[in-house]
Amino acid sequence: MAPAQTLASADRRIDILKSAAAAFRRRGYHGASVDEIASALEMTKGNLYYYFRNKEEILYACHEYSLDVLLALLDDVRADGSTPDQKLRRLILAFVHLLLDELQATALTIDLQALSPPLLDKIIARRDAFDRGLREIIQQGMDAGTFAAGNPKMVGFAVMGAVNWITKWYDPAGPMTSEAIGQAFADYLVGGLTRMPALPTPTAPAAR
Amino acid sequence: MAPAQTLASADRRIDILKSAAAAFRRRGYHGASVDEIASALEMTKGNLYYYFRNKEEILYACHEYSLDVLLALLDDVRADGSTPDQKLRRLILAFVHLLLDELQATALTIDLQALSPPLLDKIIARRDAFDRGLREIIQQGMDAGTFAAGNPKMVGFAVMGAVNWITKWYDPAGPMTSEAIGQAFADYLVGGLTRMPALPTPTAPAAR
DNA sequence: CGCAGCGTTGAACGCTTGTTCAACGCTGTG
DNA sequence: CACAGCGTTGAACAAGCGTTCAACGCTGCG
Repeated sequence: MAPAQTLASADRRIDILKSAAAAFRRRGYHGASVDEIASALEMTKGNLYYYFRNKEEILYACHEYSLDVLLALLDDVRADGSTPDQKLRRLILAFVHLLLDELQATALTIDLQALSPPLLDKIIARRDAFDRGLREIIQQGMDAGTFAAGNPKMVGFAVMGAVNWITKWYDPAGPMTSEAIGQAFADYLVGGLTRMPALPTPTAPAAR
Repeated sequence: MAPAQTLASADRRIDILKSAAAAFRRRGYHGASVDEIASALEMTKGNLYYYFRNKEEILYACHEYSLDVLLALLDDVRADGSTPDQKLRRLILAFVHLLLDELQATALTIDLQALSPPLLDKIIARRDAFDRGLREIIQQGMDAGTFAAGNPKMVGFAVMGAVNWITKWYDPAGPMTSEAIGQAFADYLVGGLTRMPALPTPTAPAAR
């Protein structure tokens, strides 16, 4: 009986979100047409309005879905008892993996500002929560001396930028797997690029 | 006599590009209307077509202009005789400055893919040239042992992502000046975040 | 079999937006 | 003063797109 059944309504909604996310990434919110989103699923555009009130709601649901996934990840990482650098590394690895393999390479990249204020505010609040969580980890690393001193807000923005930007150049058919990209980014963003020139270690390093 | 003269044609074109760049950044290429671009300059949209053949050409000119500026910067940095880490630092500082203070915070961020193939290819070729130049500097630093070994392509993408992403959160009225942002980014992206745990400096050159 | 309702269709509408174009004012020149 | 031409206007057009809606088929239930 189960196989005879067509896709359940909830699944269908997710299909639509995936198709929409891919279309929004390629063409932008305004550039992607409702018809384009529907055609990719071999349904008519009128049918989309059975599942969503309008195009804006689809965009909103895309962001909501991405944030569900990312905030769950953040909670996970926060809860594990490891050191800040391990947390940050794990966060970056998982973020890249989710972004490329689960979220159609479109998490926070698509035109937020296309949303009208009431919806926009809700998304921004959650995105800020993610940013704060990221900064907190960075701050802890700086406090512990594991990370070089600096402005955790700027570092957080830099990390988010580096990772989100992947969606602009990532090619699934390219030479780098999402796994390899994650490793390379974690190495650079956590481990640092410049080798400290025999830095006179500040007395008793808490690190290690 | 000179002041009586209205703006010369070439200046007017640049005004249009600035207005368009700002509009494209806020709403995206498809989201920004030609009328919106014109109104900001207190001209009618019909008038825009005296200066540009169509909307696409405006987008193209925006990218062309940004690339002119950035490639000139790259040449400059390449030519100075400093070490790779100094070059990278200078490149990031100047990039941030140009991006925020000169280019309406919209260099490579606006929908490239909205361009049709012939124009698109020309832009991509130049953008790739910039990427290659950046990677070359990074590679030199790795060869020299100044930078930790790694994949220069990935590091280059990470740097570009971090910097270009600034346009998504930058607020001219915010607490951080473009100068301060540049410094913070250069510190992190060049200097590295994690303190090397008393790494045994490999005495010898490139190796490893 | 008949009924109900979910999921779907496809045509139609109305609005927005990119683009065109004939006409106009202004300025400097002969 | 007449003329030429650059820069500008504003109305008009055509196409695309988001959205609506009445009608239809199918499936499972009574």
